[in-house]
Amino acid sequence: MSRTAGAAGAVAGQGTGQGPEQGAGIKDVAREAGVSVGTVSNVINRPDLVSERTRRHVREVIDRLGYVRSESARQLRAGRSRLLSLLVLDMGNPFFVDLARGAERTARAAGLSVMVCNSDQSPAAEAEYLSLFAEQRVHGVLVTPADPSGSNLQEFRRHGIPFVLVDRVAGGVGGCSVSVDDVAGGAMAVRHLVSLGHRSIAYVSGQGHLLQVRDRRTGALDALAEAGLPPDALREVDADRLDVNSGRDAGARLLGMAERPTAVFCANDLLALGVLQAMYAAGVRVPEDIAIVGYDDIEFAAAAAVPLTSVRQPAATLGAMATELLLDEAGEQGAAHRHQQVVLRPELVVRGSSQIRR
Amino acid sequence: MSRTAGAAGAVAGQGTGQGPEQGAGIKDVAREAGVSVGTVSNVINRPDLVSERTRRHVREVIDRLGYVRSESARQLRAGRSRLLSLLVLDMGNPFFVDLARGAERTARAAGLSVMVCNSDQSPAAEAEYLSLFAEQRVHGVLVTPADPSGSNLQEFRRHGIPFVLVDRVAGGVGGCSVSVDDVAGGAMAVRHLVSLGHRSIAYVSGQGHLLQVRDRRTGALDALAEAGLPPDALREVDADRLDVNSGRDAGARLLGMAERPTAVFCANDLLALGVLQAMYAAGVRVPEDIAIVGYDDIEFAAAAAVPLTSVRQPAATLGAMATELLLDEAGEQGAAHRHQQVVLRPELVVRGSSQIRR
DNA sequence: CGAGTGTCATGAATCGATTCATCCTGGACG
DNA sequence: CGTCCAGGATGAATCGATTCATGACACTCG
Repeated sequence: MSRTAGAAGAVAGQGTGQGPEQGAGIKDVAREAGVSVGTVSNVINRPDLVSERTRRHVREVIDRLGYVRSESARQLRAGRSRLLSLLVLDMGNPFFVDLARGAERTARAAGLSVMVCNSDQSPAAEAEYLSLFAEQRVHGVLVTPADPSGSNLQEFRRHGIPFVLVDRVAGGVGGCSVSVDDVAGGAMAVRHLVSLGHRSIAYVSGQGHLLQVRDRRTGALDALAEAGLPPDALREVDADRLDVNSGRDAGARLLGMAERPTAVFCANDLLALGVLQAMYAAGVRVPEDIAIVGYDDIEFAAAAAVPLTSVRQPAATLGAMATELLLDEAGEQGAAHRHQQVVLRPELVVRGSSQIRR
Repeated sequence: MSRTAGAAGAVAGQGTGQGPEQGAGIKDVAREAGVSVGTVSNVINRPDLVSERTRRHVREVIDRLGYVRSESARQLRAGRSRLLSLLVLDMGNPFFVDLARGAERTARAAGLSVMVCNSDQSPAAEAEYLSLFAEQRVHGVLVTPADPSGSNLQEFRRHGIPFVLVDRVAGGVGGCSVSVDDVAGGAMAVRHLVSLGHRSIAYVSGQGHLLQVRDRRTGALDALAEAGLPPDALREVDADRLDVNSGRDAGARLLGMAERPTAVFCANDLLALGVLQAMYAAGVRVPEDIAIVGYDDIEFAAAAAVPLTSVRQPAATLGAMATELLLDEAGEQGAAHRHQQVVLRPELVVRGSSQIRR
């Protein structure tokens, strides 16, 4: 793009030509140190088998040559990589970012790295990623399934790579899972709204094929039934995706409804934030004119125009526990591993969007 | 180690004896199909070199055995992996999530996968990740440096793996970079505030070692100078980290200041959202009592209590362009590659947090 | 009929580290 | 002095796919 770039390129060319800069192998180290490759390998992996003298000498040579062992070669021998994969539904959702953080911390403590991927709620993308993981001979997979049928995972099972379902109970698929009780969460939200006197509540959701979305609705209906209200007290509003923009659209639609509900329960906080914006833009007061409850309790929920009442999920814990289960299954004593379905409880966090400040 | 281990071993032995469930190799395919391994490889990688008949037959066997080629073996031969690494400062910041999305799209179009990692603004973590990438013989690295000295990258250069700086101009380090003009962005923000009549402006920032933070301040000072205001019209408020919580703390401190500034410019939107919350909690009106301008224009900026005026950065474009440069440098004709420093321009988005609605 | 041409398939060498059976050496001990 | 042993070092085999020089075969043309 500029002349300066040219000069830089020339410099780079010289660099590669001159020295054997790129990639000293274990053989180079062995030769340079006057020992066998086996010894070099031992220095790195089982230092106690090598004499103090040799160890120090080889280490010195390694540093001097800038030797870095090749993971691919190790992997090839070991049969599997030192990577964990985490496949989430939406990286734009802070809930999954927190989840990833929890997983990463735990994995790194065990000497593994994490590769985070995004299925964007598409079963096709999910399938593609899963086969990528199989090619990589990944150590294990944490996955929030996008495919309700579970056939992607069924297929994946053939490869013998352990996986743990996250934010979803392992039902037909079998195996380990760590999830949060979405039915209970949905019930909490709606029970709260009912206790505030609301009798007509909208459920804003989308991506109906996601179990989380369906379970939260189920919980909502349970809560209504509990209160002796008919199921049609819950009015469905569909959003395209589970993000802020779709929430805004849904909010607009909500405003146009005849006999507008007095409260809104959203399948996640992104939707809720969108709905909130729509209300704000239309001059509808929250919570006086309409109450809003979200789901996930992402960090931004508390920072919203009106702080958002939300159902908190222990995202980081979810990621960490799932990783632990995965490591157990993938470990030496993997044979002794028993599959577990861990279900955590969510927690309702009441803020200004549902309750009038006094 | 224990009796059970022995038993487990036996089971495993049976397993391998019975069904080739786990991991059919290319050799198995070759044997089963009655061809050589070379032919199988050709079927996969250069189908045009194989006759229609054989091709079809081998494909059928591959499907039947559920053969998946081993990436590690390919990598070993190829010398480098098909993974791009992206090392960002903070995955909790939606700006970087957008950036990652842009990078991923471009990379996948080129048949590469992206591994996103989080240095959390720690030079030590950065160094650790970089050496991980070297071990992985990664195809290339996109990095938002956490280390101001650039010595981590200087060290990394030895490995001969191409890298591109993102959101940062390649200065001393050399090489490609794609960044946004932070000085210009800072100037835009403050120019805007000055034009609204503000004469005392706080700059809320933290992590002073980050160039982005410093550049934005420089721009702010430029704008003040432009307007004939003294540098001390900019009042520094330090936050620990660049997140919402730190912003809330900084906001509290701001409230305690003698001769409180009439406007706040924050180094990023997370801080701004935190400051906004602090004001809201203290009953200080925005923008009437104090104006706020953020930076990044993340999605949540528009959803805030008072929609946030912010300096928008083309995050996804940043990621995509950086990936393109990286692919060019890592490509066949890498020798012909000229290093480039691309600098994009940010854009001021004015919303309610700075300007009184009329 | 022999030479030439083009299409397919082959299989050994290779990438770089790990592992394990083997070998060496110096010292202890009977 | 011979034997045994333990601590160290060795180097060949191995993991699984790619690549390329070589070979087999069919077919055409002079």
